[in-house]
Amino acid sequence: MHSQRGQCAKRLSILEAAAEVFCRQGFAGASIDEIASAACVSRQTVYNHYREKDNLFMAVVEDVMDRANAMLFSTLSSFPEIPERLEDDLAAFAVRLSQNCICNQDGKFLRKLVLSEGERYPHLFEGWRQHGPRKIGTALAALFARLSYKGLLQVDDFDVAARQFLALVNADLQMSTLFGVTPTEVELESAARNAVRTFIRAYGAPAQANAPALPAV
Amino acid sequence: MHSQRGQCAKRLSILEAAAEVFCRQGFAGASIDEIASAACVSRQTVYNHYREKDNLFMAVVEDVMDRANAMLFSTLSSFPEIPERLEDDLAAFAVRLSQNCICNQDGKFLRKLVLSEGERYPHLFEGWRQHGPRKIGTALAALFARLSYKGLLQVDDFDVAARQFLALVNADLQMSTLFGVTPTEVELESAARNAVRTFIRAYGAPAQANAPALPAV
DNA sequence: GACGTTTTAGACAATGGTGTCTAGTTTTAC
DNA sequence: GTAAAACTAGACACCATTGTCTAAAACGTC
Repeated sequence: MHSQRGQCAKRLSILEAAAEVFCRQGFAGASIDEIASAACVSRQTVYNHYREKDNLFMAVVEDVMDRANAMLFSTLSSFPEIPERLEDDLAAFAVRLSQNCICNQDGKFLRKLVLSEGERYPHLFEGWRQHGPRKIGTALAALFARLSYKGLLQVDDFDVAARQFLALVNADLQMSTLFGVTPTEVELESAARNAVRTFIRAYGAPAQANAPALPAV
Repeated sequence: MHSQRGQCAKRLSILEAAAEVFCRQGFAGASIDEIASAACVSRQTVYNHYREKDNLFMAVVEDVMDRANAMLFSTLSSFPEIPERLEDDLAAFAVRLSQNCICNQDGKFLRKLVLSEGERYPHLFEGWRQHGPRKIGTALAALFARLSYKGLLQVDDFDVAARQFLALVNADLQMSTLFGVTPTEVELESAARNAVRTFIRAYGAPAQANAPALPAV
């Protein structure tokens, strides 16, 4: 028998290879043989660890989601409690967000697989939605609420603003992210700058009275 | 032999059914048998019209692209030459755009198939990019240039503004479009209104001096 | 070094797909 | 009405894939 949780090297290697092959070929197009040989492992070993293809696929999705979730959490909590120069802070934050959560390998995997296999596995789609976009959305909304309360922004609907912020950041990256090309640092920064500039034009507080240094909430 | 261009009913029926099945199952997951029976046609007929599966797939993509392209053109040229109330005109335009070109069946098909099979058929992806997003982008940029010239907007970078406009319109619809659910009229209108409001806040001309009725350019 | 576990390579049946072929039927055109 | 074209249903060979099984090899641990 196999210790389900003892993440021996083979198990990880299989997960990794499976993610790559599933992402490139889709569920139906990926063959266990290809995954096994990409993982430098015999086919039988794959079947030993994950009873069947469906099972392996679910394990891969779960694994990628866990990683993406941890990354998302750490990125979201990286916004400074007391922003010094709002525009720069937001731009840097946008760069980190796209780099760590959108344009990375896991982000690509989830977008692609959820979209193409979501109809076949509805609960997969639902899980992704709850853990991915939903969580980003509420966290961003909370951030903008905080900034509005401090007088640094003038946002009326926090949820709409959150979605728009994400959409703006993605605006210049969509082509790259769709094709799977990871944009360069320069592209990321330019995209973030464009996005933040428009966002602040629309939602910036009119009086640029540099916040009267409220004590951290 | 078969008249390649004589679009007999069977041919169309096959194209239609194939689009549906390819979209639902992906290329690898779709079987000719399923397509044939969905089209109420024998398998042999499919092979008579389209020599092989690859060929059929290409024909479907081409067909959908042509339709989407025509629809895009007619929608883009529907923006009034002399806008009366910019915000309302832009909102109505955004609704038409999402309704006719993004949230419809063809839009869903293209997004899904290009994303999941784009890596296998690079020229497919390239073609879609040229005919879809690229074309929308340049057309919108031209529109914003025109509006800026008339003093109705204050846009510095037309291309960036075009991408941002599209991104904002999509912001509230992404979940629906990803899942394949066609949003209701109400949702479309609310999404358009949110998008246009933010867009005009960012790019609206400061002096709301109702354009001095320049002769149509 | 011996034992149990894990891994391997390969054979294997079962399944389901593609693409071809044939023989018979329907549709279309003249 | 008749002949050609298009279509159907089914059988078919061929191949790839899934998932099982076995016997041998590698590994780790005591």
